[in-house]
Amino acid sequence: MKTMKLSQPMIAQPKETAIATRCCPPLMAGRLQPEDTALLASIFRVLGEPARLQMLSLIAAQPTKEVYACELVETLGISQPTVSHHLKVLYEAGLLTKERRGTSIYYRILPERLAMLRNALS
Amino acid sequence: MKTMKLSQPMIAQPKETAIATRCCPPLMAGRLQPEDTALLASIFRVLGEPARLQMLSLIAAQPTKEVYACELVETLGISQPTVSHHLKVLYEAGLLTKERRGTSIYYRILPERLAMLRNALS
DNA sequence: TCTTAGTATTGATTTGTATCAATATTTGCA
DNA sequence: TGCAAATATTGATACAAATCAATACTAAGA
Repeated sequence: MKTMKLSQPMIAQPKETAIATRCCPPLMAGRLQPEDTALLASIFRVLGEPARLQMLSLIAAQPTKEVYACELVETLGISQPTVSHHLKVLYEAGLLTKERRGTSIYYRILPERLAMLRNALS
Repeated sequence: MKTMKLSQPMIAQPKETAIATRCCPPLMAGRLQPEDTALLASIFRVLGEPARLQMLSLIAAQPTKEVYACELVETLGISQPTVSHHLKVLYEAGLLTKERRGTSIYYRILPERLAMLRNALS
């Protein structure tokens, strides 16, 4: 089974978020096209990792709705390279945005992407 | 990272489907509990496989909303053992129900489980 | 330009899992 | 009971990915 390699983020930053939402017909609406299937599966696989779900919920739990990588290292007890890796995966799946401020990079959840997944599951 | 081993299906068949729906608070509502995280991740990981998404959409595309394994083997061009494996994974994740009729086993989608996932993504 | 904080990459290791051939199991029927 | 159809399991193999130590890169400030 081939894996989607995403060296480029799937969505442009920070403007075009529309594509993050309208993509893939609902799973239950009929038969999926191979392209849609591959895209959907690649995103679900990203969510299929406990550490990444923890990261998302931890971002959502922040009053500011954002974190920078160091916070995750401290809170989750995962090494810095691993956190960096997971953040990259989440970003390339279009689930996070990132923004540099000084030496820190702040990540936020892209709600449109979650909406797309909800739509796919309907 | 430990994997959830589910030798027993997560939900009783065929009556109790309530648990398939009400489980896990929304991802965005705050910080996930470790249990919820593991359960959610295990289900997303199941969906993170193109072949399995194809199966779900193919079931949904049937007028009867059900298939038996042989149909999937013919349609998807995957070997019978592999189809059997994926069906088992989907079943144990609570995404499918199964019902024996003669020598065939018919699989149907459990919509409550999808609803649970949509809720988790909100 | 040197140092430091924050982040990313590389390389190696380990674990997980998709896949199939071969075989076993289960069910219905003659 | 014997056979055939449908499904499940076993064992082996290949590949994807999670993890971390070590190292490199980037930006800000002295």
